[in-house]
Amino acid sequence: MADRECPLSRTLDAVGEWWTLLLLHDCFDGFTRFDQFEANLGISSGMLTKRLKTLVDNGILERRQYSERPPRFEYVLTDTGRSLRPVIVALAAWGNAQLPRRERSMILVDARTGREVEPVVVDRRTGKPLDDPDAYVFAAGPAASEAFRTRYDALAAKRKAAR
Amino acid sequence: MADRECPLSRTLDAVGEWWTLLLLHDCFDGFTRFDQFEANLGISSGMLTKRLKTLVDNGILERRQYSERPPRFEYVLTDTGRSLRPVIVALAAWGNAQLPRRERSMILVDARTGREVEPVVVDRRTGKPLDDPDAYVFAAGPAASEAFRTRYDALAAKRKAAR
DNA sequence: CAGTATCCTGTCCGATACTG
DNA sequence: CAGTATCGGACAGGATACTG
Repeated sequence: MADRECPLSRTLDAVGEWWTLLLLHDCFDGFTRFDQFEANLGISSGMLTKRLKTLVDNGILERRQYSERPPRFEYVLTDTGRSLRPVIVALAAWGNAQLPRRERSMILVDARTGREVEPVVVDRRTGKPLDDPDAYVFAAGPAASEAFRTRYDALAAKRKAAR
Repeated sequence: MADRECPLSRTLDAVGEWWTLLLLHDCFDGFTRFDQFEANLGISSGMLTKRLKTLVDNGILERRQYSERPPRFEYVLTDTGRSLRPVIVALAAWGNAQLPRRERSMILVDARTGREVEPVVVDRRTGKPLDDPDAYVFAAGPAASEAFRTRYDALAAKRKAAR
């Protein structure tokens, strides 16, 4: 839907549907089987089938047979799937911190110490948090369309003028 | 929908609909007005109205009158809205890195140097990346329900047994 | 310019029932 | 256990037309 160019759109197409992140959260906790997802989430079986399928199609989960007779399947995270975990963690942390009802029902902890962790997004090279909108800005990438490039050229010029 | 307890569910209720993140991305780039959003995104006016309303209702945008006659309004990010930016950036970066079509059309850069930035989610205290699923785990928070607590107690016991 | 109102199609999603 | 099939209601979302 809409423009497939923006990386956000593509991300949303892959994991943006309502149940998908909840489902992945279950995967991150180590669950792999249809009935586990069904019980944990309270999702209907039809929807679950559909969501699992798009996740598999997008290379985020892998469907694997773990028993011959009877035939049994499980869904395991791929590397791509695992790489999504920190992002989902950041999303949940934002919900915990910013959305009303401050009591937190789920948190992230250090597995060894049990100490609570506060996720923050930083620049890998400098380690600096990305929360300053003036310090870090979006820009047209190598494969940007003309429209995208025009937009970001204009914004850059505007910022320059503001200084 | 589903269980409102999980912070992920609440996050999704606030910003999980299809257009919402795209719309916020426009806000982060400095756009504030109805017609700008409409033109940039290609969203229908009815849907735009609806999305803006839920964003305002959730305290992420603020509707502000900037002209008396004729009456004109603009939508500006609240602090809560701005705090969502790093997370969206991380989401877009994941899409850039992991989803097919590797050519990137939009990237994040350092505004001063123009150098590309690689967003990564870390623990604020230690600065360590959260990408090791064994080092950082979810746990029941102070306000967790019995079901939640049972789940995470069981998982913790399992991890202990595995060692 | 900044929406509102209406209509239409497609999809989300739960409920229920069925299968090997 | 791991789904498939079908139903039906609610909502997403575009298109179009209208308003001050």
